[in-house]
Amino acid sequence: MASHICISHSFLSHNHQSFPSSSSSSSSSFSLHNFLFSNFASSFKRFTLLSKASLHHPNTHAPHQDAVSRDLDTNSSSSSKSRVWVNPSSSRAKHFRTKSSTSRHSYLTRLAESLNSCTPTAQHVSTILKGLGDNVSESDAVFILDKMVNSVTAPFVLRYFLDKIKPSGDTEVVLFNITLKTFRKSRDFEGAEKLFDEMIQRGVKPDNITFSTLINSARMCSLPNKAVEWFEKLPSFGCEPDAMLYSAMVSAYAQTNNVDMALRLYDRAKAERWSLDASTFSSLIKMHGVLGNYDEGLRIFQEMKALGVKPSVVTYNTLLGGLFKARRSWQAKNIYKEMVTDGVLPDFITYSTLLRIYAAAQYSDGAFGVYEEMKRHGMDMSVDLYNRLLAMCANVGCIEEAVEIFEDMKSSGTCQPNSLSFSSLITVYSCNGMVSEAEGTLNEMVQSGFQPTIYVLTSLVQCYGKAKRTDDVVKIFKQLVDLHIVPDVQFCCCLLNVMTQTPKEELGKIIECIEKANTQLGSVIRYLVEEKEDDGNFRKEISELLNSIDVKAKKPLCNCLIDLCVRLNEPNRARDLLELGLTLEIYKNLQSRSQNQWSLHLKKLSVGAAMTALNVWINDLSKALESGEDLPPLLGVNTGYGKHKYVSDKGLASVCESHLRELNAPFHEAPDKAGWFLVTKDAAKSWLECRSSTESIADLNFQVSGGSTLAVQYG
DNA sequence: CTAGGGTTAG
Repeated sequence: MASHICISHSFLSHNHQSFPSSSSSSSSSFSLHNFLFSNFASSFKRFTLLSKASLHHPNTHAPHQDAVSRDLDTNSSSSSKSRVWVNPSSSRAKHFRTKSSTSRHSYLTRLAESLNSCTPTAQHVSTILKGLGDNVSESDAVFILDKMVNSVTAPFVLRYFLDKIKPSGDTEVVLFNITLKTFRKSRDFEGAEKLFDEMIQRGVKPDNITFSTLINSARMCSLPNKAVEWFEKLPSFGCEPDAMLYSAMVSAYAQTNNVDMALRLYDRAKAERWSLDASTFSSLIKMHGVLGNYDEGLRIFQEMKALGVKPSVVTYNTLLGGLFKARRSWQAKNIYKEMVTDGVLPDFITYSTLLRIYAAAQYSDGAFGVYEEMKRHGMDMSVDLYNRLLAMCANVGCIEEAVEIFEDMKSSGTCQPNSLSFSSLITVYSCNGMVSEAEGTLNEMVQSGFQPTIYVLTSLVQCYGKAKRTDDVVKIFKQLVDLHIVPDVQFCCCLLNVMTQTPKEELGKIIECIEKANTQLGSVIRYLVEEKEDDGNFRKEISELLNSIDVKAKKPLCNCLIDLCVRLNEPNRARDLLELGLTLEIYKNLQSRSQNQWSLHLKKLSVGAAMTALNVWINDLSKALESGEDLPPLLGVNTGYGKHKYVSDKGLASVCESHLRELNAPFHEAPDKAGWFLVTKDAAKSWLECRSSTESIADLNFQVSGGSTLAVQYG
């Protein structure tokens, strides 16, 4: 066997002298190959430098280019030196072959890079491409076009090649298709459509790849309707959609939330046994999630696994995103577990979505766990994620954790606390009556260039109220006025809340603030404090007030007003307000009755409102019993088990428990259902009968005069 | 490594 590979010495020794063209006389096709590449390799450095220089000095472009062309023109270089023969099957030969082909790719890549950054004119493009010589091979054209990212220049390159190669119809469509890809890369869908027109004008027949590229371009440009439009045009060009196109279209229809079409194509794909990939399934899952049908998405997920398609990280992230949207936090952990079991590596989106879910659900352990996991993986937290953690801390009452997270944020190097971050930390301190810490953070906030917001001032009112520093509460109100901030209902609620903790002789100071903040509310408060008889105006004014405010503020206000009534020892007014709240549907479904159990639902009520509702319920039970109605086997009170320190120091559950004990009510905390207090029919009966004979109405005031914070719920 | 796929959170 005479076949040997010819390697030029100049290549081996990095000698810049070229190898003689006569080497083509070698019987091995490899020899020419390597010869060409070794030449390319030796001229790389110079070429790069020159082409870079020409970018900066467009006027000197031509002469430089001449030098480049000369260097690259393999036929013109012809000074002989020495050669080495290498056995083609030897490892050494492989080494050179690889190196040579790498070199050629590098050369073509550099050409493409020059084209990507050159002035987009036919002239500049042809000057650069002259280096390829006159006989441009189809594969070189394909390679270069494929490396193009500049969709403005790419059509010039395409036209150059079409002109040089004079390709057949088959080759033409390939070159057009590759050029189309550059428009996808630069997200220029209009440009892609224009190139399609040019294609038609030249009489080139588009194929499935053409349409696939166009359709995916449209999708990537967030123009799913365009994708649909082009899909529908497909038959008029004599094309028949295939698996790849259907797959893209399932996603496109899913993107437009066209459930019918997406599912129809999906069913078709299943019927035809076309393989769909994880991303197509992800699109379907997302579609259902966006439309609020998480369970439908989950069904697709199960089907996907049954069909043997392995879920990707995106699939899991999509599911988690759906859970976040649907506020179904309790399912998140299982999805995450399955993901880990499945060996799919969580990424930043996985963790940030989990963190958002847990933080929103105030599942602090979960959220902190994810936070630690992110730190362990060296993932940078965003301002938003830090703020969600801090807001959760404020809601749940995690002081040390909040401080630590805030410090982490400052030293993260990637983001700094913003107004929201400071606000949350101030709220954390304020909820716990930590005056000096709250003041210190406020100072830091101002020094960092942030004005106090209404949220911050609301927190500070709460803080000083808790500390019984009434004058400072008034001072904060003045600041609010000075800053030209319009007090909102939440701020007023906070003032009302402070009233429940303020000694009677100082109430006037707060009432003055409330009157200035909201005349209507001020008038209502006068009724309560001055113990005016309700001449019918009280109910009218309060209804007007409740009807005029934002729907999100209704319940907090109602809660505060009831708390104040309780505090002022006016249980009948508290009851009237609760009833009004029920009439206006501010409170809903407080009581429920099923065959087996009658229940009272106190979740999201303030302490005063909850205890008022409890008393009303107990009275209703007595009435039912008196009227001869039979009780169900079980009676229950649901307080919820949220660690909502924001709502109350003790939590509704413990306040409720002590109130029930005070009433000698035989309710017991359910061992298997957190937040539930239950009593059996017989125990309830004997207690209610005994109670009605003593006719004692509990004084609720003990609940709220002890300095505990009553519920103020912010949105 | 030389013609078609990227999708996911706010």
